[in-house]
Amino acid sequence: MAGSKTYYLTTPIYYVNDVPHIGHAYTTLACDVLARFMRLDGYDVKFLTGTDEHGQKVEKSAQAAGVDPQAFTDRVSQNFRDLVGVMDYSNDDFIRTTEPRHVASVQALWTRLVEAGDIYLGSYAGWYSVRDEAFYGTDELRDGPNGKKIAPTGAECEWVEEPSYFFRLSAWQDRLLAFYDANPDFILPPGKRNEVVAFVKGGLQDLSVSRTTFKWGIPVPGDDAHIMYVWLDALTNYITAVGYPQTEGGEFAKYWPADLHMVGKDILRFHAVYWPAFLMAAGLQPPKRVFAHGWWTIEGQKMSKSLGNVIAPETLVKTYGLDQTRYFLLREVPFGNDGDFSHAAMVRRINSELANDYGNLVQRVLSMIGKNCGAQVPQPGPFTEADEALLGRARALLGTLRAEIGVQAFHKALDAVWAVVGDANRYVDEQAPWALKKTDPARMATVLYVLAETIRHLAILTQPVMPAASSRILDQLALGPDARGFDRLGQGGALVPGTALPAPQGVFPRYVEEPKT
RNA sequence: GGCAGCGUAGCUCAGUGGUAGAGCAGGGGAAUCAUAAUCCCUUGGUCGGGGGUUCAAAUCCCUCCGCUGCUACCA
Repeated sequence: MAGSKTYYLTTPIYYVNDVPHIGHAYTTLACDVLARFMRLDGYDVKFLTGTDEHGQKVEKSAQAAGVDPQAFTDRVSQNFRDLVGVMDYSNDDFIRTTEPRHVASVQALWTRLVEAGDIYLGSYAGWYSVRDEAFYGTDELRDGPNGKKIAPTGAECEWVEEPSYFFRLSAWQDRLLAFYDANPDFILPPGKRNEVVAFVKGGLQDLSVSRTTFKWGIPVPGDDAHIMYVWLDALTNYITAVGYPQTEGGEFAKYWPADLHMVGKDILRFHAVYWPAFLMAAGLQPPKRVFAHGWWTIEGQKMSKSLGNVIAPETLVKTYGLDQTRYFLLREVPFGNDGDFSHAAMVRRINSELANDYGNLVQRVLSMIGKNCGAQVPQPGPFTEADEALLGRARALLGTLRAEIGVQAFHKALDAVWAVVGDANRYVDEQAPWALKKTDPARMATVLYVLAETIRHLAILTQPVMPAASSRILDQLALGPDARGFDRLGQGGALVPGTALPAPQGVFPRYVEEPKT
């Protein structure tokens, strides 16, 4: 399988100055599910995440903490590495922008861009607010006393001019538009694509890509007075991780261009405009897709430190369980849209869909097999039309999921799986194996076999979203590690009658509210 | 302001010209294998307001109201 089909996907690198919250967890979760799905489907997957560790804010935070920036980032980036364990992410690499491999990569890319004539030295001038650490456009400012300009934030601005290197972004407008046109799925969802195209059509200015006002960053080759613009630094991580500047052979040849950059909607432009332009200028291929997902609100309110409603991923996992949390985040909201997290919705999903629909289906079937079939995979007789119908729907799921996961429609993929869960529950009621037990034990065995085989399909297919629970179900079907890939779906990997099965155990407990004190 | 999108059952949403749909919530019933889980039936909407095109509009056009996103160098 290795060497044939590859899939390279990335999360953004997270800014170490932030504390990990549900939003970070969500982005990486989506990638993790995709990565697991593709691996099970036989792809050679590389799944990358990491931390963005340069910039003025980090420099200041380190200063405030009284430590040097490197020691500071060593400490805070651990928060994000810990998140990997909390959420059971299966990333293959964790990159940090302070690593030597990345510094070398960024400087190589810079040099390449200079050689290509796309970077030149100019000067950046504008109205700067020292208090806000930001430049403002003339149209944003109002006149204050003594001819001062006042920013929207109320801060006084002064005219500042500093030398800066520029990237010739303006030269790439037409080529970017041609690229979007030739690759209609480069930006998803479609609404976001339209925004980006409109933005680029509106005209592009050259981009200031160096700074001289602080030091914590990667020095510009040959001009140590400048450090590189954080986005040029940060975006390059995606090629650093596959070995850039080594582009011949190795991981770069194997994995680039990336199949997917998953990003939050707030950083779409950097990935969908600047990044392809940088890459094309360097003679490299742009990624195949950038997907911009939405944001979460909490109980209907925007997440914010001042409201005190920021949810740490650990809290969710401790309160509801890891698989439950992973399921909820991908099931509750059409992927790409904004969504709301609420306790009530979470409990509804856990109890109705996981415990009652899926968990109880597994339990009722395995329990009947345990009691009535000698705790072995039952021996089926001839299949009826109803049997074939259910098996057919279970076997058709893979095709559906490939299509939905292929466009990052996680909610639709799960919806399709639960449609079969519903079919299976209806089938149990219609076939009533508990009645067949007395009238036609052979038919009962067939019905239970069909159900066990259906559950096998469901559990194999829910592995990417709920690895632990799915694994426990597969354990209960006595399926070993080599019997859990998508290549085993369908008749080829069918359960073997007579195989001994362990005693069934519940996999999805109901969420019971703590009694009020 | 400009551009784009949205407004459909209590809630979340699907439905782009031909007798209004799903899930959840609410009501009734069946069954009893199972985590009192499951299954069946059912209440419920002048499809944001108004106007127009059409034999026929949630679906096309105009307009009004409300909401959201984008409108570059803070990440």
